[in-house]
Amino acid sequence: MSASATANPVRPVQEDILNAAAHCFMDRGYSATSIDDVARSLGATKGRIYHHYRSKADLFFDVFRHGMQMNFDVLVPIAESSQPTADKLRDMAKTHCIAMIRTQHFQRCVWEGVELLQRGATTPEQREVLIELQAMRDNYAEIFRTVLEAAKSEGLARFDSSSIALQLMFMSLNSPLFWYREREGQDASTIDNIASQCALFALRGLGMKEELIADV
Amino acid sequence: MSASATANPVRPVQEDILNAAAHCFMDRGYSATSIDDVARSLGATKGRIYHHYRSKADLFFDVFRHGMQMNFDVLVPIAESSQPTADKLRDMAKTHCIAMIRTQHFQRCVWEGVELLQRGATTPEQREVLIELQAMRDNYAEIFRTVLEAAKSEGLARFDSSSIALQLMFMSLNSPLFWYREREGQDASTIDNIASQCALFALRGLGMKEELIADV
DNA sequence: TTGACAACATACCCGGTAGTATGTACCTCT
DNA sequence: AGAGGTACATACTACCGGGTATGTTGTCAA
Repeated sequence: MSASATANPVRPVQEDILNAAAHCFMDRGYSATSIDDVARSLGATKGRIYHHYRSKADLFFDVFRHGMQMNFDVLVPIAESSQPTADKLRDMAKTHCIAMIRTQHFQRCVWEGVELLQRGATTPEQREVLIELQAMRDNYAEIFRTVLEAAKSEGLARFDSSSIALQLMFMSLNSPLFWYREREGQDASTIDNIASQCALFALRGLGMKEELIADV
Repeated sequence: MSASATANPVRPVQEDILNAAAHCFMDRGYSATSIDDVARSLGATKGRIYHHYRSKADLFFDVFRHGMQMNFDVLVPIAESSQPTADKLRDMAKTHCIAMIRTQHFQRCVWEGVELLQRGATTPEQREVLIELQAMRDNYAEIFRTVLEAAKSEGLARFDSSSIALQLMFMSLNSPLFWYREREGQDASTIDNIASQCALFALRGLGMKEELIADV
């Protein structure tokens, strides 16, 4: 109440813009998407977007941040739980994969954002934002790396380079981003089934024994 | 000799353009890459490129085709060999992965090309080209699918959906496209080592038994 | 040597897009 | 009720980039 005026209606508007932007960016890619595209999919005009975001890049970065935040929200509780390592890793893998499917449009932006980071950035102002986003993504991967190396030291998994193992695991769990499409008859169990196959593949790939991943 | 005039010097020029284009498209993505970018990296101007290609899309398509052709060239001999299924699949997986690393810039274009196909295409003329390229890519995947299903029916591999298994395998083997970078002290053995780890991960993920993939 | 053509470079056009400047309706607080 | 601010829409500018039209140079064949 005593906070900034009109604090209540602001958030849903931002959410709408973020959702529309995420969909457009997923459909056409960052540089092929125009602000007018996003506005049109909102039934609005540029003014609406530029009232809330200073630039196309800022909008994209916020989609990135939003997507990553959603990942943290579902993963951290599992990572901080006191399960055995094998159970924890299994749980994290499948949960991550389900999140990829459920928030596909945001996660595709995260993916493309990582590529944009590797390429040349834009203004120095945005550099700082990029560094922050990069750190966010790194921290997320670090959660998995910790559990991965715990699993390895406990003899639960077998791999050579943990960096490569981490990349391979993410590629497997993220793979629905690139071939999954929403259809009509798809309910929660359909998504669950896909995530199970991906997680099973990833955990097998990491060299985990069958009895540890049987019911993923 | 009696073929089209100046058949000899034409090819190197095209190769140069394709190489430069592949590098630019990898570095900045298709739509963020301008023809001037490609020309500049050649030390030339637009005229040179538009003399050989009618449009930016045509150039990109040719990079795609070139990349796929290189894949066929190395894979088909293995696929047509009379090895046992396990050996053949192992060999194909690693060979494919090495090809991804060696011709990374072309393969990144193939990857982005697949995404462009899924999105809206451009002119109807280019539609036909796209269909041809799509078929090329599908045929390539089909080679793997055949061996994959043979492996499954022989009890060498375990997976549910063969389509998903195929996707997951490709994601693993293609993963160096997104994190591998050329450095100084990298020789053939370095690449071979990376490809081994990726192939091992993929074959494990497909549920192959350890004794079949020990020396990948 | 000269015409024809290949292989470019140069100069230009024009549509699309990021970003801005301005107008306007509505809402809130005093 | 009126002043100020929010939340947009409208109208405009500036520039970039795809594509084209035209000029220039070398080469080869007759």
